[in-house]
Amino acid sequence: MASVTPNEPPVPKRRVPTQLRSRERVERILDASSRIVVERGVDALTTRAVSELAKVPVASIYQYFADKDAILLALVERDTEEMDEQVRTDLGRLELLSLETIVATTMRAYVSVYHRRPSFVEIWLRGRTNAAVRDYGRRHNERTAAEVLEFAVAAGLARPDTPMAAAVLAVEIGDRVFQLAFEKDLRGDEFLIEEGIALVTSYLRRYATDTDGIRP
Amino acid sequence: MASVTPNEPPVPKRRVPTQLRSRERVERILDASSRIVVERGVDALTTRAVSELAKVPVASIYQYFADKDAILLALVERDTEEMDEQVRTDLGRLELLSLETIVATTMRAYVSVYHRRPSFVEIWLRGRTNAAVRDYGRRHNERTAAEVLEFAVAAGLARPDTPMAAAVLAVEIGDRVFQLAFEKDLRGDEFLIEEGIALVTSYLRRYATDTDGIRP
Amino acid sequence: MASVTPNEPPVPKRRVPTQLRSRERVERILDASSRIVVERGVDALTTRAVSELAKVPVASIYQYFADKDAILLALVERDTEEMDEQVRTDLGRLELLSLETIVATTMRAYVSVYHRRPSFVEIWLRGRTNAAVRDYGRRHNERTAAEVLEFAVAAGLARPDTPMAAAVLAVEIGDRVFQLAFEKDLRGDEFLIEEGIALVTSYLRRYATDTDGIRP
Amino acid sequence: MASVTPNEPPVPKRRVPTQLRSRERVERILDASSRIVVERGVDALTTRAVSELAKVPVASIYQYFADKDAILLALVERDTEEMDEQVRTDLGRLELLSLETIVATTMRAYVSVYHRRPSFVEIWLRGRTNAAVRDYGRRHNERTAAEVLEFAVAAGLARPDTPMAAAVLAVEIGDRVFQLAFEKDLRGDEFLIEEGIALVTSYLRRYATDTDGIRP
DNA sequence: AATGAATGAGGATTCATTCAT
DNA sequence: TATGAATGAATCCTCATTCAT
Repeated sequence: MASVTPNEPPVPKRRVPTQLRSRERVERILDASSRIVVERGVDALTTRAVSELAKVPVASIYQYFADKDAILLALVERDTEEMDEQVRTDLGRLELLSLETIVATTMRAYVSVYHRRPSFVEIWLRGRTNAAVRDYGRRHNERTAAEVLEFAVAAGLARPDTPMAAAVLAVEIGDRVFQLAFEKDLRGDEFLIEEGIALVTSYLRRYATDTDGIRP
Repeated sequence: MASVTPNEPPVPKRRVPTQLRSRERVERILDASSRIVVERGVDALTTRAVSELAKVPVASIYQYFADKDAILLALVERDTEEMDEQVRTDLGRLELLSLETIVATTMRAYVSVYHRRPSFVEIWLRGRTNAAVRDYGRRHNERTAAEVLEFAVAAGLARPDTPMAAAVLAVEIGDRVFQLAFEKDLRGDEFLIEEGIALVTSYLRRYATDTDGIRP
Repeated sequence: MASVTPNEPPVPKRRVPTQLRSRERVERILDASSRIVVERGVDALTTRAVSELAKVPVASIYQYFADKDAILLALVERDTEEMDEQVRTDLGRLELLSLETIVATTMRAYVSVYHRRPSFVEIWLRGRTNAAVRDYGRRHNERTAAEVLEFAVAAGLARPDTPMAAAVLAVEIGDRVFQLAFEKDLRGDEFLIEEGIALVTSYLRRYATDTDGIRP
Repeated sequence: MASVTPNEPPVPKRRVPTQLRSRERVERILDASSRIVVERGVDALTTRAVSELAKVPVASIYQYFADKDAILLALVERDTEEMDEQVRTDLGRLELLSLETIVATTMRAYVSVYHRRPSFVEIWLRGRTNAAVRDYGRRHNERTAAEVLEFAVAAGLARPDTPMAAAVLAVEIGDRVFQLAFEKDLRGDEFLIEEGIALVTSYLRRYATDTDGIRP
């Protein structure tokens, strides 16, 4: 419906190439969302809150994201990719492949990303409140489990008949260790992390081969 | 749904001693809440929903509970007590005390309560969405850890210098095993539960004495 | 969620018996809705608009009405009852029952209510935009058709085998005559009303008996 | 649905003479609108929906149509012309001109167009929701009435002093007959259509001359 | 103690339209 | 001419909580 009182022409703003602005705004939205989640929790992530902090009209958010969940998901995806990348890199650099080094390296890679990305700690470890995020998390854990298992089997460290569920359990347990270690402290409790590594390692020993360790 | 036709004056109800009514109503509220949580999830636990199912006016709920979180908390406490009781009973019946039997008995005691109390599964394992519940959960896990550790040390099975944090970690890990095992299946995934018991046991071996097992 | 800054205690208002206030507010809501519909059309009937005009918070509207459609429906029901009552009364007063007098009396009864209730003109004749209202309208027309037909058959004026659809058609046609007659003019175009009466009468002659007219 | 991943630069499209594209696109917009209205009702006719179905950017719609109402209007006009054409053709073919044949032929011409153009049924008969359409409808009915009356007077079938309003009433009544006949059934209720023809004819007899029928 | 009634605050999402390019 | 992007204004409705009685 046309309004009788026409909108005032908006104060002209500095022109910026559209393509760029768009990308920049998506970033702004994600950053704002990230901050909100870290500072006030997942439930505080409302369209309005994002809009205010990102200084982007609520309606505009819907230009970039299908709905609210999509924001959270994008946030998680962004961090998750970095996470996976870190794990891959760190594993690739290993000079001695063994159950111990693989578990330790993987888990420490996670820790380093958690340090870099506090929002990830909040969303991933503290606030897996949102169904979309939770599902994504589960799936990601499953994917990770599958990849690491394959890697370990290929390296002759894990028995080929290791049940998938065991690998998933290991990953999930690692996840919970992190949840606990980062519960109170954004830096992560060192003792718990160490224990967690030991814990996961000792569990996985059940599915290990006799191979002690190999040089890639 | 609000009605257009003004409400009829309420049919006078049989008087019941207040004290009794009160207790009964609290139970009704908790039962209703429990059903809602199980059937529709924690988010569906609205005062209105409780009011309708429990047939207690919304405003009256506030006679018994300070706020909505308090309901959830009460729910958890109710189930939690049962849980602790079960653990105590089952541990008390043990004929051979050893690391293995303590861990297995404790974890199976949990499983049996989860079977009896599906609402507990929902709240505790699936929907730890609510800050109050989450905090309560943490504290309960800490309490449980302390108790079991004390028990194990007294029995000469755990080293006296076992760090509290290790015990808590063990409990938390068990918790996550259950989260995973009950994720899809209200009966709990048997394989995961078995693995979980092994996992916790193998971890705790680090803090075990040389004692193999004792008869209480 | 509890707010940190508690609401200021509202300025105390003149106490009014609750029961009364409630009824009064429902009336206020209906009156406001009526005005909105008359002055700005059915589409302008938004919860916000009603709230503002009735000086009742939006949320409170939902105490009395299940949803927006319910308001419109209540409006229609209110007027509709009056309409039916008028028709019954006027038909009851007839001294000579004949096809002509029945049709003319019924239609004039409608006109008199339209005069009294301009909102009805708007909703009923102009804005049958809303699905709920439209359906209600259809059903009401069917009911009216059935009643009048039964009446006419009982009086020996209409043939017993008159198809229901013919009666409904007659009523609907009358309805459209009114739509047209009141289109521009809230008083109704006299010529069109007269013609409409003739039109309906001449159509119904097809189903008339030979009886000329009877005294009740 | 907005995508998180930035839009790919668009694949360059084959150039087409502007004039042609323009006409073609207007058609596409109208066809899409037509389908939307038929399948989902007038309310579902949003710029976005049209844009998606017509594969024309939302903003571009505004190149061809001043606003949303204009689309609906154009739709109606398009169908309306076909309608008028059909009436003219069918009347022109009449071998015996009489009140009966004129009314019947005209109304049946309408029916045949309704059969061909279901969108017309939806917009015209069911969804006269939109003010613009409603007004257009009224005006068209008036024009039609004038034309048919002139035709009938010229043929010596209608009295020269027949009031315009009577002719309009007849057309409007016919319109309502169709509304009713097509309410539930896209094919139209045969009984109602027959009755409607009889109804309109019997009404117009009031303004007929003594001439029985003539051969053009 | 009990409760019907009241409500402020906020929720997500959609829409028609207008720019800047 | 064409359009991606932007947005102000609205939409309906729900919720937890508080009061006046």
